[in-house]
Amino acid sequence: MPIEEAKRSYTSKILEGEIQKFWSRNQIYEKTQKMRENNPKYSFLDGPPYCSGRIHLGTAWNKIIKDTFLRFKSMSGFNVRRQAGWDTHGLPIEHKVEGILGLKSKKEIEDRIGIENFVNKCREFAIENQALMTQQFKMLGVWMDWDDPYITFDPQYMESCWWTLKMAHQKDLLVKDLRVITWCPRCETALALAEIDYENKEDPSIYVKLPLKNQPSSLKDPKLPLDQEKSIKDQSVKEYILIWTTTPWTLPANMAVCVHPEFDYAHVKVDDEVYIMAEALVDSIFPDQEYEINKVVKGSDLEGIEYIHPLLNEIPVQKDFKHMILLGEHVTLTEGTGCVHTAPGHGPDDFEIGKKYNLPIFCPVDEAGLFKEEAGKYAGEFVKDADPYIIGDLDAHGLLLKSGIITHRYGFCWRCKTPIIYLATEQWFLKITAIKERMLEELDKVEWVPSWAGESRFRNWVENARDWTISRQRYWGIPIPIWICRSCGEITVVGSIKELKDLSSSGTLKGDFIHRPHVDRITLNCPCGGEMHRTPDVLDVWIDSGVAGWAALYYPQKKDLFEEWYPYDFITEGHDQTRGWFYSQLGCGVISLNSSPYKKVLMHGFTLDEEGKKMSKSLGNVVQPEEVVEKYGADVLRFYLLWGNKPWEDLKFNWDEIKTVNKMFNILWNVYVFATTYMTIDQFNPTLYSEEELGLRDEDRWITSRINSVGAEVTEALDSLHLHKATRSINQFILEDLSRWYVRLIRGRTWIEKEDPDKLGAYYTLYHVMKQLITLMSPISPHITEEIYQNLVKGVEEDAQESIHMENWGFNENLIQKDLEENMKIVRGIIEACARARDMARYKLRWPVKEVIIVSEDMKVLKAARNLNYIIMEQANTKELVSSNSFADLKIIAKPNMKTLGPKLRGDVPKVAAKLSETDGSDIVMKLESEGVYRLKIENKTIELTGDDIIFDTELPENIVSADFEGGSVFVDTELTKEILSEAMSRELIRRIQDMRKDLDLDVEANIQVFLECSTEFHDLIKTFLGFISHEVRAEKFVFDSIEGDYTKEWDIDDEDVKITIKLLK
RNA sequence: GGGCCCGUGGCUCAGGCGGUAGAGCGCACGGCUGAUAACCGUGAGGUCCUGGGUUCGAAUCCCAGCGGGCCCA
Repeated sequence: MPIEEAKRSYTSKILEGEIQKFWSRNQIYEKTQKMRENNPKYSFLDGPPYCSGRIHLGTAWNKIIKDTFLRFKSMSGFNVRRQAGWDTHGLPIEHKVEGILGLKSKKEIEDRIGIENFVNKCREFAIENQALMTQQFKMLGVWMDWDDPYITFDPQYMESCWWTLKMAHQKDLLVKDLRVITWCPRCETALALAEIDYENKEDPSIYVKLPLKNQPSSLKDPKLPLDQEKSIKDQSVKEYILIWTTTPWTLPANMAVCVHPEFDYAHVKVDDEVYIMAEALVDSIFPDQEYEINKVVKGSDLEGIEYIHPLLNEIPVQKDFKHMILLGEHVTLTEGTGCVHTAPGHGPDDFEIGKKYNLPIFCPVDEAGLFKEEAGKYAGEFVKDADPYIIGDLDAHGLLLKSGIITHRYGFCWRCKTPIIYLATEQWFLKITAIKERMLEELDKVEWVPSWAGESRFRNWVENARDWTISRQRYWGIPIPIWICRSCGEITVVGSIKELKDLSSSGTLKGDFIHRPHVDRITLNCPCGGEMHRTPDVLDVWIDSGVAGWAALYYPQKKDLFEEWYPYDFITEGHDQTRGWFYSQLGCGVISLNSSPYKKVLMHGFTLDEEGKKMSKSLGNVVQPEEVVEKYGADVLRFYLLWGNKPWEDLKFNWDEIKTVNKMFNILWNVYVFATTYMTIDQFNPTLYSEEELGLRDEDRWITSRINSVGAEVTEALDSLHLHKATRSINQFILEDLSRWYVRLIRGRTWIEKEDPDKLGAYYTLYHVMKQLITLMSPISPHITEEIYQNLVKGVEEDAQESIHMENWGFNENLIQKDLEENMKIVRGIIEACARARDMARYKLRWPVKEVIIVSEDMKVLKAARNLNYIIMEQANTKELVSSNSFADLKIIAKPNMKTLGPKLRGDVPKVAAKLSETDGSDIVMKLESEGVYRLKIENKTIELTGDDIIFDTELPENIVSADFEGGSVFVDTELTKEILSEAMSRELIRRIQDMRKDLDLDVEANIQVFLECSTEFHDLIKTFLGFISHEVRAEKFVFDSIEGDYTKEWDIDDEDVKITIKLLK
């Protein structure tokens, strides 16, 4: 099947649909993978998107980066592993399903529909979403193993996860501990730091006075003068320690107040009360009030002072505890009073202090965030709702100094957006703090793009890592494989299904016993004779994806895949994954295999809206990938996403830029239409010719050199993941080199009839350049390049690959001629300068000029002009071309310098001026140079003029216009001779006739007959060019006396009335 | 408070191993017409965030600050 004429316009939507059908019908992806299966391996691990049901622009970008890079690697000869992955467990899906089923709490899940139904529903939901999202990714042209992905709920996958936990246990990194952790009261579960979103929130901001137990402490100070001591006593001054909090609901659990041992604390007297607080903050608390600082002490001096809990009446339990001032290094002076309310049950720092001083970890709040019985008056109240009552009670006791509202950053549950609280609970932890050093060592071995992503940002995160809370009190997740003996407390961590079966005391296991609730029913026999029950929690979902490295390969149950592919050469995700997947993988990797699962990471940016804001449903600024694909196609979207900016920076999505990219695709398509139009007419087949017999021109060698240079640039750019450089290089080539220059240069050659080697040389070059261009573009824009390949290349090359994506990547360094590229660049500059000069003289490009003179002192310029002179002559449309290092015809005009001559010559000045003006300036210059003076005679007088007395000016001869280019100037002679006018008019006539051919929508090859009505002068002018005109417009005959035909139009050509009639010839 | 990134014409962004500031879009004007629902040329438009420093010379390197984003506390 020979090359066919391409469709006139680029319709991405239809084209891409057909290409995708072609790929799936012919299993192109599978074949592409197969043909390289014995090649060197390149392993990639897909960061599993969460099965939420919809991809967004960021997910699209992510997959497009992956797809482009992996297509490039594949074409470069690698056997690429590109299994897709799916993240399926966890709260997001649980929430969706709760919504669908109308459930509001954990209790309802357990009582109303049961865990089994709930879990099944979650699985169904995940599977549906996976299918939906797969379609969306396919629509973008993303090639992955869609039919054989890894899915986190797959029992084999979960087994690998269990093994990881077992490894953690063996290394003593799995611990259960009472700690204060972040907690979502709505989901009633622990949350990891990675599961918390921070947003601004309004909270109460209250200053509370805690009365000291032994009043007043100042009286004991021996340094105080006696009279002052007396006066204080007389005024019965009361003394308090002043604290600040934004969480009044934590006051019921207050056990202590912390001060910094090094800070200065003041006893501030306001009216008849004294407050202890940090000296540095006094002004900020009492900006408008009169106060007196009685004395200042170090924080360490305050240790052990007892105070009275402010809500003793409301919370009777508090009467059993002793409350005092303690020391803590965590106290800061940035806000508050420098005296920190401490509730060990409600804050991590508080908890640490509590442990240090052996305080009771009092936590009167249950898992749903409701106060328990110990909370006395507040029992049953939701913590946040109790704030106003607590504030009211404090006020009633006269212990509220100030109260207001503050807006600050606060953590929210990543899924349900409930404000998180801190609770002391028993949870399972991975002791990351114990392996941090190993993680940092491994991190350093990874290649990061950009380098600061790892060296600074990620390193900083890991350095600050705390132990990882991995237990979740939920249902849809990987059950924690820990069984605990009810008799002796012994624990067993199960590492595989087989192990579970072997250890199980409850008979044969069938069905999905690896998920809840089935797994909960399995008991094991403890060596002590007791019965072991599973700890009821499931795992943090970040563990699910953290183990993907080996779980996707089913290691250690299966070994072969693992040995082949692990560890991974490459992963890429957004910068949010610093605290997410980059981290969870590194942690899990060090725990399981003592190494990082990945060797190279590209950290990419976020997609933002046009104003640089995050896209979010509430702002209504979300751009769906489908919307862009619908309007402009996946290739345009792909190209844009890799073109807009550096991959690691955030991308401000911009519709105008999409349009710009679309324009480039249209131009590429136009070049393709141009190529196929002529190749089809001539039934061109590049395989029938060799370069030698075609005699290629310089411009052919130039464009060939250019596309190979672009090949080198694109290779380097893709290899280093500087994807924007690849797209920009391609964009530049298509617009500047191919469309605006090469096609323009060869246009004349395509118009030659028959088997002309010159024409075929242009076809041949265009063919190979196009083929190479689409190959280089194919990883970025897989559809349009496949379309062109199927017609252009498959049309003529019998042994061509079935698909462009099976082609090998490459370019030919030997075809790059930098000097030729340089020369062409100079020549383009010259031709553009000619156009500028003509433009200034309002002299049309269509009219030839007599002569162009190129002037430059740069040998490189002159050489380039000489080497490529025929290109200049043609494009500048000139009859003669001269190049020189100076412009000889420049008229030099000499004028008297009035400043020096005026006083010297007085009345003779006009005579000298007249004499100078009629003398050739260049003679004067020569005289001055040879003799140092110029003598002139006026009326018997000889006057000597020095160089200072004469001002030289230059003037262009008539008809000459000039313009500068980088490295020189051009001088264009626009004198209109009879011959030139003849040719100009002939070209004007051709343009009109071509225009009319187009009006008639004539086939390019159609022959016509032309009838002309015009003046005899006009006839005379064009007479000598009739042969040329006939050839250009494919006219068999020119008739001047009669009119008959199909289409007549009257024209005004340079003030001549010309009536043209065209007759079609069959 | 800490870490990282970003700050270049009206807009989107290149450049960034130091040497007279670039592109595209938009705007204005002119031109072209057999790949043209296209395209080409010209023009206007810049304290390269601010201030110091290094240097003969800084958009580029260093320091401090301001503004924005992300992450953490």
